[in-house]
Amino acid sequence: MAIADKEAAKQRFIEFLEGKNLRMTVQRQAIIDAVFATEEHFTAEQLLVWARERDKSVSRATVYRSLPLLMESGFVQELDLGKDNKVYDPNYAEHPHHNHIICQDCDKIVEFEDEKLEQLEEEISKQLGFSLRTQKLQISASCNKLKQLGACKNKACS
Amino acid sequence: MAIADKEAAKQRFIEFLEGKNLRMTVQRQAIIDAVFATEEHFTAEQLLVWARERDKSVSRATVYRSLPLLMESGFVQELDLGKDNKVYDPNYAEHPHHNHIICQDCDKIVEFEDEKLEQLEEEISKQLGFSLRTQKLQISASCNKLKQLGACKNKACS
DNA sequence: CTTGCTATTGAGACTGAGTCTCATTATCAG
DNA sequence: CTGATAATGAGACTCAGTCTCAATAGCAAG
Repeated sequence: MAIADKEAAKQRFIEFLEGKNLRMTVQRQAIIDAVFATEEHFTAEQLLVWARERDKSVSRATVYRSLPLLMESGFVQELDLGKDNKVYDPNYAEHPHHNHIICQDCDKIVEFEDEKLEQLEEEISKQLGFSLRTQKLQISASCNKLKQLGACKNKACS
Repeated sequence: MAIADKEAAKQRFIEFLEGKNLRMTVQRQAIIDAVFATEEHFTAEQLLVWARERDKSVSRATVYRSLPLLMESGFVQELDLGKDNKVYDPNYAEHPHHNHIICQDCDKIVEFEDEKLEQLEEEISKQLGFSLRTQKLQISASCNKLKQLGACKNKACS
């Protein structure tokens, strides 16, 4: 993401806060800067480390308090990998909804989009009386290909 | 599930154990009986309660040790609801792979199967170098319809 | 029925992500 | 500057899930 975009995104986040009578603080600055600086998935704990690199005063509690705000404002999406802890996906409200295939053996995550799939999801949801809120679909699979390449780091793949 | 089926399923589980040089014990009996007696999703903690009703000697550790076995043998499937803790779905290896739509507001879960969807999943997975191991797909949505009916128990739905 | 091998167990200590509390501090409008 | 209140850090706390370890149970072979 270009710097100009980051500034614009940050501005949008500030407006989001203002809309809720919330304040921009140095800690929140550090946290969103950290989020905007990565393209990769991260855990809350990882975000704490990154944010602290920018401002040592950021506490664990503040990170956990900020994540719901970031999700609500669309800058971050929560992923359920079926593993121990939650993983977050920075998506800047730009690069919008992408789905994930997750290797159950080695945690490898591949993102994808598929037009037909989205249509189908929409159709099924409507049929069942739901409305798709967050476009998030996750397929659990095994990365046979990686296994063949010897690229899978998990013992179950060897 | 009819009683005869339960017996057959239990027999299959015993064979599964034997194949791995594992033993059938009274505790494991109590646990699988509890699993076979429900059609609903349950948590590990709930399963502990149910199993203890059948045999007071069942401990939390044994329940947690048995769940991987039940999953591996296909009698139970793990669901990732993005909520606090894991939920399990009894599926007896009979009523095989069904997908889930989960309401993010009220935890309502609706199961469904869809031929086209499965084909598409398979296709996408293959294209990306994965092979679908466990056919499990979960769509996060909001149960607008339930909301309209006033059937949604969550405050966010009212 | 013994013996010995090994799988299994329960109790409870432990871990680690996430939450909560509360006294202190920062922000901002006036 | 001042008052109202949002926000914070530290650390206690919760709670699902894991691990350890000494005791026990299942089973096969004598």
